[in-house]
Amino acid sequence: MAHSETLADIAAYRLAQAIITGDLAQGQKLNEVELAERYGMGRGPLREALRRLEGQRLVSHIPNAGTRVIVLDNKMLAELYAVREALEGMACRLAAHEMNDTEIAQLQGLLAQHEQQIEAQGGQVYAQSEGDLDFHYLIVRGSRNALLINLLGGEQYPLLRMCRYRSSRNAQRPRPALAQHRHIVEALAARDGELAEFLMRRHIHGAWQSISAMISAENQVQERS
Amino acid sequence: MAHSETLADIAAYRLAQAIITGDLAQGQKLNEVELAERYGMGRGPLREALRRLEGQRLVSHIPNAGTRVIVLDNKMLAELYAVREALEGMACRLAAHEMNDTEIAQLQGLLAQHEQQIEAQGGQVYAQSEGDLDFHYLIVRGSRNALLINLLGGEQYPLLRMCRYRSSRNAQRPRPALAQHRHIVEALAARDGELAEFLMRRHIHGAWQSISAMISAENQVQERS
DNA sequence: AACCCATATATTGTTGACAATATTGAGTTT
DNA sequence: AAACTCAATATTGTCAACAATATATGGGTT
Repeated sequence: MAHSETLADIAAYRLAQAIITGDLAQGQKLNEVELAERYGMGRGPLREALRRLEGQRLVSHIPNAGTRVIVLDNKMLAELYAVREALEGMACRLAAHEMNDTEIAQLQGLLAQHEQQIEAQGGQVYAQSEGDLDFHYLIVRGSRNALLINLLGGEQYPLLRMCRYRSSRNAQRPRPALAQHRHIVEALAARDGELAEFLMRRHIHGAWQSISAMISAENQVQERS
Repeated sequence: MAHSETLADIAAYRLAQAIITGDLAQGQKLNEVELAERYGMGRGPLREALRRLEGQRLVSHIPNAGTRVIVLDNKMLAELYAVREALEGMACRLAAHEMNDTEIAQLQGLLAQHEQQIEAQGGQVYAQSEGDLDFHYLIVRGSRNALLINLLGGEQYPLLRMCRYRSSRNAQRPRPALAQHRHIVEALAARDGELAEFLMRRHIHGAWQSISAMISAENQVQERS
């Protein structure tokens, strides 16, 4: 390995994973001694890990009162998707000029792979969750803008993964999403940055609308019960 | 006070201030024991503060090798301004719909104040540094998007302030900037989100071009010497 | 029973010492 | 002189105990 992992790194990774998968529930209070014992380390490294997650907006901390897992309410999700739309749109525009042919071919390969999976499962849920993120992240990296890559890769995607892992909100039908992905890649291959940005923004906006509708439906069901 | 400040909070604030003002030079190695002694605390809180600054991209950390102040090179500044253009443009569009009349009046008051300062100093440098940031931040807050506010207010502005505090790169002539600010506020008052976004993006883009030209000039001077 | 206050408990904030790793420098070899 | 080795030093990573603060408990009052 390049450089050895510190205990705080390990704790941050495991905590993030636990939060994303829902192993640690939203709003749950995080007890330092309990977590430190569970991970087999002292409280020092654990606290540093918590501070890092705080920067990634996965937890919120109040002095002397403790750290809690963030709660992803409607408003926050809306804000997340709105920012994503702006940033990923920008990334897509840059990527159209910056990506090389090899990377675009890689994207096309990923798409073909997705198509196979969808057909194999008869257009069902499929590994969209992670595969889709790969697609988006590949484009983000293609922008060659380190700040953008850091913002979208390091901070916002954990929140997205957290959102997808829970509830059925992620159940976008994959076929239209795949078609949109295809169009985006076509625009990238044609080096048409403006079109690529437009398509990516519309793709994300559509995803949000789909999710938003599902949330409304869930709420109505809850109100009835 | 709402809740008492922890030592890590104090250290984070003082460190950020020292980095922004250049008291801690770019690329400088940050010695934990030395800093802890200077701030009159143990290494624990200081390390937590460093982890927070890491999330704000003010320092970079390599395990077992230490923490260093970030170096703001051309590439990084270009990326910062590109992201700012997208995010602040978006914030401006949202603010056009979300800000109330009181807030817009506040913006107009700020502008009048800036104009007075400029005239008093005969169109010289003026307190653009901080006053300008107030202007931008007021609009960002007007977007009502907490994620946007957090991204632009909590993380990127320290970097901007850091950039402005040093070198003469911030010596934009204030009069054209003020005129652009005026146009932006007019668009906000007219509730024209698209125009407001366009004007803000052009304003930031222009600022970057101005800075970029100045950097080139500095480099040429350096090459000659 | 509801409310308030004091005490007890639990949790976070902080410290100083110890362990592990990286850096430095002197001495040696080629 | 340049490069390598290995000890000496400095710095970071980690821990366990202590202090400060918040939370929970229980008894007493209205």
